[in-house]
Amino acid sequence: MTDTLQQQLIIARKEQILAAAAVVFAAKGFHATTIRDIARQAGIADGTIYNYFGSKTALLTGIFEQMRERVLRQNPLPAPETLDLPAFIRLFIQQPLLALRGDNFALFRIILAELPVNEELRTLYHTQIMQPTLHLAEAYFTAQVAQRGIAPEDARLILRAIAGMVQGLLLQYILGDELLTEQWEQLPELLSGLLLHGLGPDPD
Amino acid sequence: MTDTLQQQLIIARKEQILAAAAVVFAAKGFHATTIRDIARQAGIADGTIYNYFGSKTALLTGIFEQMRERVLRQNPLPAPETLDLPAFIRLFIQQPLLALRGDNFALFRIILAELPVNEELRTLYHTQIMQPTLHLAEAYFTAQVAQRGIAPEDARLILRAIAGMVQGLLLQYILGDELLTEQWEQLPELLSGLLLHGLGPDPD
Amino acid sequence: MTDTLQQQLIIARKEQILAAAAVVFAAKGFHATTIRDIARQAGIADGTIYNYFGSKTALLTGIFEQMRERVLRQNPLPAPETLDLPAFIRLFIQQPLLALRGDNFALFRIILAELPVNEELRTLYHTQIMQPTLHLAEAYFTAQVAQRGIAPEDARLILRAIAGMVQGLLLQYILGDELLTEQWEQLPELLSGLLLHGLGPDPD
Amino acid sequence: MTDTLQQQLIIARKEQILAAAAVVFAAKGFHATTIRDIARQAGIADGTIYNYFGSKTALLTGIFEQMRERVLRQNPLPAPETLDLPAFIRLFIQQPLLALRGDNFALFRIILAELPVNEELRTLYHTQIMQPTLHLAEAYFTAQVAQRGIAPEDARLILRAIAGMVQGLLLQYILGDELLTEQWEQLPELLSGLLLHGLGPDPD
DNA sequence: GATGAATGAGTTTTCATTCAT
DNA sequence: AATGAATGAAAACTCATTCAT
Repeated sequence: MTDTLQQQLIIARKEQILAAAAVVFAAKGFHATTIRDIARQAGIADGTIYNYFGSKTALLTGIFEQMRERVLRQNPLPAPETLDLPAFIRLFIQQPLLALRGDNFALFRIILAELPVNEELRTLYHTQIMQPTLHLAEAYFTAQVAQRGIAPEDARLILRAIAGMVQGLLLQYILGDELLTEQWEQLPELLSGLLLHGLGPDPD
Repeated sequence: MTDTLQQQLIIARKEQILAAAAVVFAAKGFHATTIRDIARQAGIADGTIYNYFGSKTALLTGIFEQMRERVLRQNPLPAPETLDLPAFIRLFIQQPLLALRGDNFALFRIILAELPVNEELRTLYHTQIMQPTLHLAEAYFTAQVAQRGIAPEDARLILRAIAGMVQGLLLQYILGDELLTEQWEQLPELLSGLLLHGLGPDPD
Repeated sequence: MTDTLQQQLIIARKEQILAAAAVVFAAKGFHATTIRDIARQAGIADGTIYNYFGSKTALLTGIFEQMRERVLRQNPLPAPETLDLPAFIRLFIQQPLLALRGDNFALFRIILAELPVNEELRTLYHTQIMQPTLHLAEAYFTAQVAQRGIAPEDARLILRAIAGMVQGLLLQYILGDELLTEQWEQLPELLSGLLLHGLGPDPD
Repeated sequence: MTDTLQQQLIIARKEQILAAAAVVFAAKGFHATTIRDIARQAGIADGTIYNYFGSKTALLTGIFEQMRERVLRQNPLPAPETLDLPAFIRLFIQQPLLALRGDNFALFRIILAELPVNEELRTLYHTQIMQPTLHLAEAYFTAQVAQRGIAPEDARLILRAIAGMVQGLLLQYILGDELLTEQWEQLPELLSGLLLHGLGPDPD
């Protein structure tokens, strides 16, 4: 029992620190943030942070893990088999667009900024997010679109294009595109229509 | 005349420095690169850099500008009126995908990493790249797809989705997706087909 | 009784801590050792150490005292009067050379490193080791060598030279001299011979 | 020429820094000295030190090298062949005893304190000081004492004992022995006599 | 204009010590 | 008495920027 209490205290302190780090990282960016900033924000001493995290970088990966867990817990993926293709696509688009609402946008920005430059984080993102997601989706997706005459090779590329479309829209959102800010809610519906039917037949 | 010669020397020196900076930034990332690294690479003294650029950050924006000019010069945008919609879309996709091949991928990575964090760079990207591109394309695109029964509001969102798709694919490429590395050349054709016709009719 | 038991517990705990400290100091050196290292080695909490010793430095002096007592207990000095000069010299040399064998070499190294820099330890060494040793030896030694025509002033210097010889050999041993490592056992015999008879008469 | 001037400036600056470091090291010891202390003492900025020395430890080895060079320059070793054995011994003892007079005593203390604990410095001391000295002396010494009926093996040990005697006396001097401080000048004469003739014949 | 030595603020990280439980 | 989390001072080292030559 005591043991469990201890561990809960440790977890709570870790979360306190990560929360503080997230706030400051979001406001100033990873590199511009100092350990002191985070300690002040958390209301603790500088050294205390190192009782819970080995380095400044560990705070970043800690935030990443936390975000991943939170997203997965809030939006559990349904088995693709229970969906038809349109529903699958709408979900595939909707999920990340909505998962990052709220605080998570700020965190996504931080992580995005480090991804191109931080090897460890990149690997984490690749193995924890992209690979599982793509792997899960590929099996179902290639089978479905095969019925519509699309080769598996192409299907896998298209899946990446769809994932990319979502990521690219997030990027533009972060960069401050006003139209997207206004119309964000419309996107899932609009995009799944576009992907299913295209821009439509030649008018002639 | 002397004045012109002077100015040419200045421009040449600036380019020499930017080229060196690009090399080192690409290899080590922006933050991990020191002014000394760049000076060594350029074969000049540290202080000389400050005769031509006000700060380390100015080197980054300088590279950004240079890259933009180079891309525009190499791939001048044709007047959209001369293209039909399929050709337009293929071009709209192809342009950035190909423009960043070669060294520019590395630079794009650097800039991408700074974008979420660097206000100045973000504004530059927004006003110099995204806004002009979207503005130019919107007029033509909304008109074209209107003929296919798509509302202008939706058309503008779709244009961002297409741009986003391209950016997202670049991001995944940077993050090391193997399939994309192999099949990069197929993308323009495949994606324009997808966007024009969708995934195809329901098989039933 | 309880009081005595209490005190025995305290002494036992102190010895436990000192033993742990000695192990870690010997392995890593004084400055490179952390209180946590010692606590881990002793299987206790960091804070507990401070219930028994006032500071990290106090651990060092504690070890010093312990070592001194142990050496004295193991090798009680016989009354010089019971020895003739050759036996006295052999003993005077032998004692420190052998006393430090084993773990104590490592501790001697640590203490030696702190001696030049640590005032408190230096005083301790001077008053607890050198002064008593020299004082005890001087009375006997000056009287003995007076019979051989050596002035008391010179005798006292010579005594220091002999003590120095031993210390210097220990130093060289610590510094890694291979010959000494191999022939360590020969030293007492060889040196007492040298001191008594010198290098021998001029061959001519 | 300009090149030479540059290099002279660099050498001068290095010496300035080493001199400052020696002063502060001698006063406070190596570990208790901060880079800031040294910078203040030298009248320069902290960072400047790192333009000339890679680390704090490099300052220590720098001092060591400087001391070695200075000692060698001031007391060039004569070829042993030009000396008879008594002269050789007196010189062998005298040299280090006198070389360390003055500032060098303080430096020797610093180095002595680090020797047992600092691998790099220990190697330096071994290869630069002890090995060459012993090597040079051994050839001559073993040959000489062979004529007096001493085996080469023993001769080599005796040589170390003599060197040790000197080092041990230095150690006692550093530890504050008062008699040695007063009578320091007598030592070479007294010790060479002792070594050559021993304590004298048994009075009976 | 070019140089590169000097600067010193700023950063992460460590660790002896304290003290509430 | 034992604990070990919290503390925060301290320290080595880096590097963008300046400026005298």
